[in-house]
Amino acid sequence: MAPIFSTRPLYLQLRDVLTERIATGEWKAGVAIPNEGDLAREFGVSPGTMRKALGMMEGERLVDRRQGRGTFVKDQGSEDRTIRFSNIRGADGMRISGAVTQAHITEGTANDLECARLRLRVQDPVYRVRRVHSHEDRTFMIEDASMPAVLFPGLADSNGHSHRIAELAQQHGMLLGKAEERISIDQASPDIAEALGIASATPILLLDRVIETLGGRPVEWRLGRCHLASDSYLAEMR
Amino acid sequence: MAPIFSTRPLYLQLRDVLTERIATGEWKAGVAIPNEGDLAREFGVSPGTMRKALGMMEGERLVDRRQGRGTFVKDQGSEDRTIRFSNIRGADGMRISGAVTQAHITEGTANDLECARLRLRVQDPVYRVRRVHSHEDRTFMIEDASMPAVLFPGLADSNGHSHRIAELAQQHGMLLGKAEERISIDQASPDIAEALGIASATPILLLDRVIETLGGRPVEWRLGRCHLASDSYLAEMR
DNA sequence: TAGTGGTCTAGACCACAGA
DNA sequence: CTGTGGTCTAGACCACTAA
Repeated sequence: MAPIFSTRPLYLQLRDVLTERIATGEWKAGVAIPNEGDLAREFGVSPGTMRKALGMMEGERLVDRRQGRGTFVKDQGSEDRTIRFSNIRGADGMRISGAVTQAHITEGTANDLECARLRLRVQDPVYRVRRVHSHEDRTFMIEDASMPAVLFPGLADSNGHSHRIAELAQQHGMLLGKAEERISIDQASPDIAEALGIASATPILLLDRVIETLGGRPVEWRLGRCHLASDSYLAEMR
Repeated sequence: MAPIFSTRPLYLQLRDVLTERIATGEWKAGVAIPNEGDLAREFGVSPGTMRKALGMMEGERLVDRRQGRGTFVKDQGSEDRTIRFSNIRGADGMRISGAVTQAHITEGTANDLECARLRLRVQDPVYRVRRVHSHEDRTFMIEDASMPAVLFPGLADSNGHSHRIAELAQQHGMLLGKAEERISIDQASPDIAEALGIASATPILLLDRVIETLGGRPVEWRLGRCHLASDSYLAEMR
């Protein structure tokens, strides 16, 4: 197909269109999408080009492809996806997310740190939520998270919203990309120490994490105060 | 080409052969390799298949490909590659490796932890080396590293060997793949504290890292004791 | 201008899953 | 058995680089 309207590679344009169908929910989680051939015909491209677009989406973990079965939309709100941005692992090496007891969501305006991490301007509205993570009856992390309010319209008003970023993103038609986490050592303040069941001033991990959309826009900034005990933090490098 | 001798995908077989040429030094670092068409003819495959193999090698960071220029072998021993497995960053966000003052290499037999991390059997021979990392006149990390002796024949005998794992691997015809690092909090022992210029029992990061070859064989296990100060540890998640 | 990798096409056949 | 994605082929043309 001649690049009449855009010189951008066809397979990238295709990926964007197909990704949009997932983000909007036109293609639902867990459901098979049309096969390569049909999609290629629909868009008037050759099968190989469509294949390249779908392969790229598999790399972005938007779809699963399996020989003989088909191409399936991944569930972005599932447990897997929630755990994806937690590097804390139990003694068995499995990722831990932990049950969360939620304090209510509050609304406010961005402070300096929120502006820097979420790339906002001063006074931009944000939602804030505290999450307490427990695993096997032990509280191991207290999180204070902030999200740009523009991305989550009406979040504080209504009930029934999840506090988990993966579900929130799904509900608001956003797809999560990568995250960065800065790790340092902190001392537990009295209230944090009490919540974690440790002595005040015990050294703990300070986990400063920013999650971005697939497009690179910051979605959530979170400060986690974590007492590992027998668990461990595991980073992979490639 | 009919899969007479092997049912393994052609492009994987091609990747392995081409990778071997880099590992052995037949194709030297920084030098351009033959173009797609010539390689395809040499192996009697179609250009598209050769392209897939080369694309895979680019993903494994073995080569750089640039339109209009060619395909170039990456230098596995370069500064870039050394820093690749360090997640410590300065205030400017750049990765820090730091100058290393080397204590000499010693030989020994694997202890329990070395057996577990390097997948060795008890009493298997290992080389050990302590590295002291400094950045801008500050010592920030003390490393104790262990390597399976079978992979680095004659390492303790001769001089002139590097202590950097990237260079050592290159000299011994190995290509490095991924690494995993477990992070926890430790207290500085008196000798570590003195080396790091901090008070004894100051909380520090304990960095327990295993580097593997591209094939998944453990190459180096390292225990780093790290005092961050204004630097930070940065983990990426995808 | 010549040579490179990047994109795109239009098929073929194979391996695999499920009815 | 049918339909799926996986592999492989054999070209075409384009964008970029460097001489």
